[in-house]
Amino acid sequence: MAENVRVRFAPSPTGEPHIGNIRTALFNWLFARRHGGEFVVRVEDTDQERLVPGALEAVLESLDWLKIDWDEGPRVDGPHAPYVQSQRLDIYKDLARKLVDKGVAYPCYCTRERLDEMRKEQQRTRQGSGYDRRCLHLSDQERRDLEAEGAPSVIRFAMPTSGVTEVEDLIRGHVEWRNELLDDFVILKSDGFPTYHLGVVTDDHLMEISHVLRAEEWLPSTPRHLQLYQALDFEPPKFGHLPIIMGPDRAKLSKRHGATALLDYREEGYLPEALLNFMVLLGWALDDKTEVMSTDTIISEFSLEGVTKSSAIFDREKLTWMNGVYIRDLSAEELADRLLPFLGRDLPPGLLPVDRDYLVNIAPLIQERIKLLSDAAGMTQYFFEDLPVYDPNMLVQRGMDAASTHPALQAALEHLKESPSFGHEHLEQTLREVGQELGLGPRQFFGSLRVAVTGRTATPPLFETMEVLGRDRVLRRLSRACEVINQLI
RNA sequence: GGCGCGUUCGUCUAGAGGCCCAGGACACCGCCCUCUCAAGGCGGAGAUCGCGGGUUCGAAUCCCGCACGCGCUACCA
Repeated sequence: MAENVRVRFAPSPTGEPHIGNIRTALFNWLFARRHGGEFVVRVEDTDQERLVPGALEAVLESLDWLKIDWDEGPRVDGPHAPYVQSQRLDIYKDLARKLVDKGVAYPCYCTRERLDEMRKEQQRTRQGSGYDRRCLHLSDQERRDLEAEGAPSVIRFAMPTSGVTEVEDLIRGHVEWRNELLDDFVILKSDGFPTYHLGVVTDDHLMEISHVLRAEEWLPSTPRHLQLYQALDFEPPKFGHLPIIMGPDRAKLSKRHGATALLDYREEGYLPEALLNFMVLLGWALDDKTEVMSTDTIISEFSLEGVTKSSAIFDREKLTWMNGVYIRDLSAEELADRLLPFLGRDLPPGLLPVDRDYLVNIAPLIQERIKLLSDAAGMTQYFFEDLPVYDPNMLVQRGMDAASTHPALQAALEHLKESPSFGHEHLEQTLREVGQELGLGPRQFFGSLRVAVTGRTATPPLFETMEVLGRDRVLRRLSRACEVINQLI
């Protein structure tokens, strides 16, 4: 497989790209990079009615975010430009005409109404569906009349009515179809645009694509494509049909599954490298235990033999776990930089802007406590607030009351004022001693201090937190806590 | 309805005749660690390998049938 691998990702800009779409792009890209081949992006915008403005940008942005780069396609062009099908209309028309001349395709003037009727009738009588070839049998005279009337027409491909079409699928093995069961599909629409079938075959050939790796939903159309290749005298590429990704309801992933648009994951605080790692695991495994892998490792280990045949259900929980693993692997600086935009978005405006150096100190404290970058704001807010807000009763720990809490906080305050160092180790040593002198258990004493200093009952380790907050903030919060608890007595 | 593909713990998967009365991971439960929360460590529960027939000394792995699921069945991709 070493010679000339050329694969492509052919999105149609009809909506937000979701996990399933991009996963297909990912597999193609991995295959190309693994074999030192080329990865082409081609825009299949042949359905003028379903075009969604901005959809292509979203596709490219998704790829950018995941660092999936392409060698030819939009923005970079290449030897087979243009890479946008709507700019290649003449090519398809020309080929369609050639097929008509050759007698393997023909114009069809059937109206949508008639086609609908035909389908209804087929359903009623429970026949197999498909075009009934009415226009294949038109006489020259009838055809001329229709043309003279200006009747709109499409071009249909005349499928062979006998024999079988077979493919050795790279993932599924041998598959074959009886030609008589396949109908005469449209290759050129009445608006002059090709259908998907003509479009892919033409461009995959012209762009010298060696391997077509696409989702399994395309498997049923493969015999049509193969017949087209044959009629056109093109050598077909190799085919591999990837398993489909499904939602929790076991239906093909689509918009109605909620947050499936790939870029939504960026907004929610997933790291692109984690998402990529997770996506490749939907339908591919390296071995019986390795799951967390760098992109480089994935590239060097990726192979079609490792691709699963059955469809996979997208499990968000595992993705989230994996995101946590990747977050924990970041350096403090990296984490802070990734966190910055999220804090800027999620923190109350009054607390902004966030000081990066301060954040670099905070980051390690929440690193093993967040699973999403978007968890950070809620978990760090008290670092930025002037004074934390909380219910005074929270200061009172089990087995204590307000009267015994006050002297404890007071003692801590006094000692911290004098403390020669504000390093966490020194703080811990000092405060443990203070707690003992007060006859309080660490749970009680530290619990109360935690609330006083952060306003929370669950936070990163107390002394590290104090160190990062700094003496000023800690002292102010403690004295405020003393006032507050005093009012409860 | 027709055609095609698929079927191993809830989920992602390992497994290509004996290593498997099935391994790993997420989630779940328990214990440990511990100033809280996490993270981490250890352990547990969880799959009669869709069902039924074969083939074989031996089958999750090969063959046949069935069931179920999914996909396709558009002048959508």
